[in-house]
Amino acid sequence: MQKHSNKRRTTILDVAKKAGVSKTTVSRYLGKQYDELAADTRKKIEAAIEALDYKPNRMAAGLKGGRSYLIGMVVADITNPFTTKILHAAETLCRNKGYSLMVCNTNNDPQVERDYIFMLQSHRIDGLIINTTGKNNQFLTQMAEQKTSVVLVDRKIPELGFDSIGVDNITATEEAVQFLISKNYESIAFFSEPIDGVSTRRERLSAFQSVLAMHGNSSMQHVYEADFSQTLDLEDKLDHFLKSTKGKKRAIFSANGVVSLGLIKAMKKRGLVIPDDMAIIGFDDPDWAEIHTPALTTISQPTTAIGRTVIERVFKRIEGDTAPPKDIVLPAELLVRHSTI
Amino acid sequence: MQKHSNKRRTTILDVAKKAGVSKTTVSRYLGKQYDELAADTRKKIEAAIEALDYKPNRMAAGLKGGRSYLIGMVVADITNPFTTKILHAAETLCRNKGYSLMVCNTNNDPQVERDYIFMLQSHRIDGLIINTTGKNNQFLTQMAEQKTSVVLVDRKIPELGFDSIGVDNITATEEAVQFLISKNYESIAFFSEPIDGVSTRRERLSAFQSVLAMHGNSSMQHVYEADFSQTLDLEDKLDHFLKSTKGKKRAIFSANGVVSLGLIKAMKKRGLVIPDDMAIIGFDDPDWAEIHTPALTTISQPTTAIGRTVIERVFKRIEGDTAPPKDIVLPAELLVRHSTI
DNA sequence: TTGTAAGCGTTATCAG
DNA sequence: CTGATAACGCTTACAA
Repeated sequence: MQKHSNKRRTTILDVAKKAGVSKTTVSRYLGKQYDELAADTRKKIEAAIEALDYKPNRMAAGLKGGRSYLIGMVVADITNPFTTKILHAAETLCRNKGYSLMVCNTNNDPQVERDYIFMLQSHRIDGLIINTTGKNNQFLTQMAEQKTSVVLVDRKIPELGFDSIGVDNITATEEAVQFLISKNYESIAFFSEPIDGVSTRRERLSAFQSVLAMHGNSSMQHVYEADFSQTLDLEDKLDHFLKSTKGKKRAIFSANGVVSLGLIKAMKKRGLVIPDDMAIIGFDDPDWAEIHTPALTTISQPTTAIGRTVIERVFKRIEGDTAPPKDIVLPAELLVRHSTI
Repeated sequence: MQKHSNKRRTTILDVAKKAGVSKTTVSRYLGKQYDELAADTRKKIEAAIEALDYKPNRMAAGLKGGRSYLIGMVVADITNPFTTKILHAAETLCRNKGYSLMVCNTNNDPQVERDYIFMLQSHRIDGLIINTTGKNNQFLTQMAEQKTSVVLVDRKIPELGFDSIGVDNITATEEAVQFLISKNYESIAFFSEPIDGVSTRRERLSAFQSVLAMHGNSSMQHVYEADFSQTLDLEDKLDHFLKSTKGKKRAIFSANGVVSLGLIKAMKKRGLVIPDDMAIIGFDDPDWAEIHTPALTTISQPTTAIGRTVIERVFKRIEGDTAPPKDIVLPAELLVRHSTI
């Protein structure tokens, strides 16, 4: 049985009384304005806080002080290891700064994203880190106008004038596709979730296309956008690729880790052998890439660095930096393993 | 460049004026006490809110009303797919209820956990969902005394009197070990992170031991607690198992998905073939279990159900349910695949 | 059905 | 260095 005692929670006033000083003085202590406090008073306050087990009320502080110590983190898929690793890094730094993270998962649904934006606004978050669907630009702009610092992760939207952090998708994709070409693959497919204006996907696709345009004939190139909400769509598209490239040396460039997983499941189901029947190279480097048989050739994103950088940017903004928006581009790394020959 | 206009944010008073009613009336509208409102007034308020793009301030509401609409979720490893799936389910339900989730990752560090508990207390969270280290019981009790509803996930601590949600570790482990015995494995190892009082680990270990005690001779049973903070500890222990069971038909029972991953990496590094050189069966059913070669035999936990149930419990408590604590035990499922012969 | 007024627990302003 | 006192934006008796 949970007992909720109903004695009033102890407030700053209780502490003040116990320490024999005024609320104001205690508030100064809480605000770490130690230089304005006599060492002696400070000790008394410390003792009182300890004795009363006082926990300051952030809602009250926020109401008056205009700071919530809350950061919103809106992600598209919290189940994706890529997301999770960024989150992990971000979360640690937040804690060190005394901030808390409110995590929101949108499933790439613009309506859900919008609901979250409003909800976060109601909590008066100080900063917002968002992996956006790109369909709520207007609301993001509004947020920024109302004192929350917005930083984009992974996907960028230049018009918005926000800081953004991501990897160099163009270079990484070019490198991967060139690698495939150098291995004499004759038919190369690009598999992705629907591009739908998502910058990351668009960049990867266009790099894919431009490299192939330079090197091969157009029949070499196959682009598939699979709808993951329909169970069989990915498989159908894989079958299509299979049928239309009989006898060719085939490879797939997978636009992210989730797609890779789906693809591999489908291949396994069809008894396809990697890399003999079909090679695969994928963006993102999930834990299992290394233990898969054969080990997966991947493009690894510096997730920890992304997470750190993102948080650093938000805090810079929260602390008042008004420099022009930074578009931070980190390098991704091609890890050649054995799913490509 | 982020422009932060400094015009005062619009408040409930602005809405009241615009609608030609009082703050109170608007507040009633916000509190969805529609039956106390004339249809006409309600429309005027709606219009005013729309026109002014008013966003209620939860901090102010919370300060007065004693509800923060915040739920804290403290997990041990946000990078673990098991965690992430629960989180996903929990998060969705929270949104539907108008609550937000503050996610905190402890890395199983009691000090970090404590810091988070305090931080969450400062935000006056209405509910706490925690996968606890078990080393901060005193503080959890305090929280409950101060009107925060606490629910334990995965790991339980009966003395505390909180609701808890988890799977039937005993039965699931027994089933798995019996399965191994039925396949005539001669040496069976239990690999886990340090037991250290964590209920889940303790339950799995004791079920493992009791089944083997009934069936085999004591030399059949090997227990290893690996320290994952030391890179080579797991590998050393694997080598020890290997050396001490030469010529035997060997199997490993892995206590969770992270351990399984580490184990498989180590085996791969040593050129060990699963299941010929060594079988493996593991708690948790990560995405990659199915595509691994050979596909992994696992014990799958109903993560989505766990997430849903956890949230349901917290809300019940938040809404004032004072029934005795429920210890909810969900079934886990043995998925026999091919890492065991 | 609606309004008045008194807080909720802080911080900020201004004196001392 | 310290202390009154007025906000902050909302909810909730209590009235009307």
